[in-house]
Formats: sequence, C-alpha cells, structure tokens
Amino acid sequence: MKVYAKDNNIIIEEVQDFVLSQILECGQCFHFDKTAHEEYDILAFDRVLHIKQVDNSLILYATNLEDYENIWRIYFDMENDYGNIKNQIAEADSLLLPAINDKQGIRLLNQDFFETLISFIISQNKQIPQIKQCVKNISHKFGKEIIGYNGGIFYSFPDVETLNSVSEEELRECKVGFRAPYIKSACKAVYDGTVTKEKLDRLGIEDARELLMTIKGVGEKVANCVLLFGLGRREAFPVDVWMKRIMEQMYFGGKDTKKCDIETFANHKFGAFSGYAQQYLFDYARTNLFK
DNA sequence: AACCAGGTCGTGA
DNA sequence: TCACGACATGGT
Repeated sequence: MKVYAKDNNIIIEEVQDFVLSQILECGQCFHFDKTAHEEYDILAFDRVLHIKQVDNSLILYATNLEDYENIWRIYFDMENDYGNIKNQIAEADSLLLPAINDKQGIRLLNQDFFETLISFIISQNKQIPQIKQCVKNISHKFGKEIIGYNGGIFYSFPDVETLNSVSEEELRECKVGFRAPYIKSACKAVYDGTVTKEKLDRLGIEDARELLMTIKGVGEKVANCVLLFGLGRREAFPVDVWMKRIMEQMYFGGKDTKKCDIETFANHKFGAFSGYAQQYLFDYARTNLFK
C-alpha cells in the first residue's frame, strides 16, 4: 500500500480487501451519502470526507497526510490484515466462505463511541434507511456546520454536551419516536460520567456490556453493536433478526433458537474473530437470502 | 390493510 | 426465568 499527497488530496494505491461500498453499506455506519459509483461523502469525527475508489486505489479529497494518519487510517482500520482475518474465519468454518467471498471488501470501521451508541439505540425496530434519516435529522438540527470539499454544507453529529441539553420533544422532531427517552438516558449517562469510553475500555467485555446495558434502551444487541463498532471489541457478536435467521439456517437446522444461545455458539466458534464473522454473515444474509 | 424493521421495556405467569 | 404486547415511524 502506498500513501501520498497529491494536489489537495491523499492518494492510496494498492489497497487490499477494501471495497468502499461494502464497507459503508454493510450496516455498521449510517452517516454518509453516496454521490456516484464507489464515491461517497462520509461524516465522522467532526469532518466530512469525500472519497472515491477506482480499482485498488482510493482518492481522499481535500484532506492532508496529518488527517489521514490521525483520523482516516484508523477509521478505515487500514493497519489490520483482513486477508489473515478471512483465513482465520474460513479455517474456523468453511461454511462462511460464500459470505466471505461475496463480501470480500468489508472492513470494520473504528467509529466514534458516542455517535455509535446513539445510532444503535435509534436502530432498534427500524430499517437502515430510516436509521440514516434519523442520524441526519439529529445532525442537521444539533450538529456543527461543516464545509465539504466542493463547498457543499454538511452537519456533524453533535457531541454529548450538545445533545444532552436537547429536550425529548426536540428529539421526537427528528423522528426517533419512542426512542427519544432512551437517547436522553444515554446522553445523561455519558455526560455525567456514569458510562464513558474510558471506563468501558478498561473493562472486560462482559462487564463493559453490563455497564452499557445500565442505559435505558440499550439491551444485549445494541450493547454488542456499540462494543463492536464504537469500542473496537471485535469479539462481540450482535444477533439481530438477520443474524438469527441465517445462523438458525446454517447451524440449528432452521429451528427457532434464542439469540443468546446463538451468540454463545458463535463466540465459541469464532472467538476473537466473532465480530468480523458476524459482519460478513449479516450483510450476506441481508443482501442475498430471504429476499 | 396488516405486517415488518440491525430491539427493549414492563408486565404477568 | 420466559413469553408477549406496546412502542413511533415509514415502507411494502
């Protein structure tokens, strides 16, 4: 992989295991817009990134090496060897090969903890396009204005201080519905220091999940998504309706199985790679099966 | 017009 | 512990 600055852009050549559309549209993140084939505006960490992929090259528009090193390199998990990850998963079970091959360009992003927490609270009982709309509504109403690479106006996701001061009624105007008090509960917990990234980072996954679940509106599944996508805990294995369906089909003879049993089964099978396995399977199930 | 969506909560057995 | 309805909103 080669990284260099050219004009006002960053060019990355010879990327491997990287398909921009698969990374963004596999259901792990919600704050982006597609502008063309393999070309997106991504909102993250108070920035907007216009990015385009052509074959094995990436163009990161209107940014610099410092931001690449400090923000985007980490966000896109560039130092992680996904060839090895896929080998490990396939070795754990060759049944995963169709999913891995179909979604070979997926990477797990390292997203902001607070935005991930709120986004996945919103995600319950909603479809991905509606989750995206709610995140956009909240950002537009309460976030900071950011200017994009070509002068376009975007809005960052608000920080804890800002969102904590928003009323339940204002949240409902963002179409989050019955989740409004849950969002309030999460903001309060993070703002007053009851649940923070620093605390969670220090805890083992069981205790971290338990602490997250002290927030009203955060259950097992949302907690696992926050751990996986917002705290870098790749051993987490969120089980939603799609994971339940495909896991039951693959491993339980199509028999109705409790989500916690599926999670335990997966953790034993995939161990530290559970989160990656989950993501390949989730997107594979959602886009190929049960149409 | 019911039914479902990257679920969780409160309730009652 | 476990099953089940309620919960906003929008799309089939």
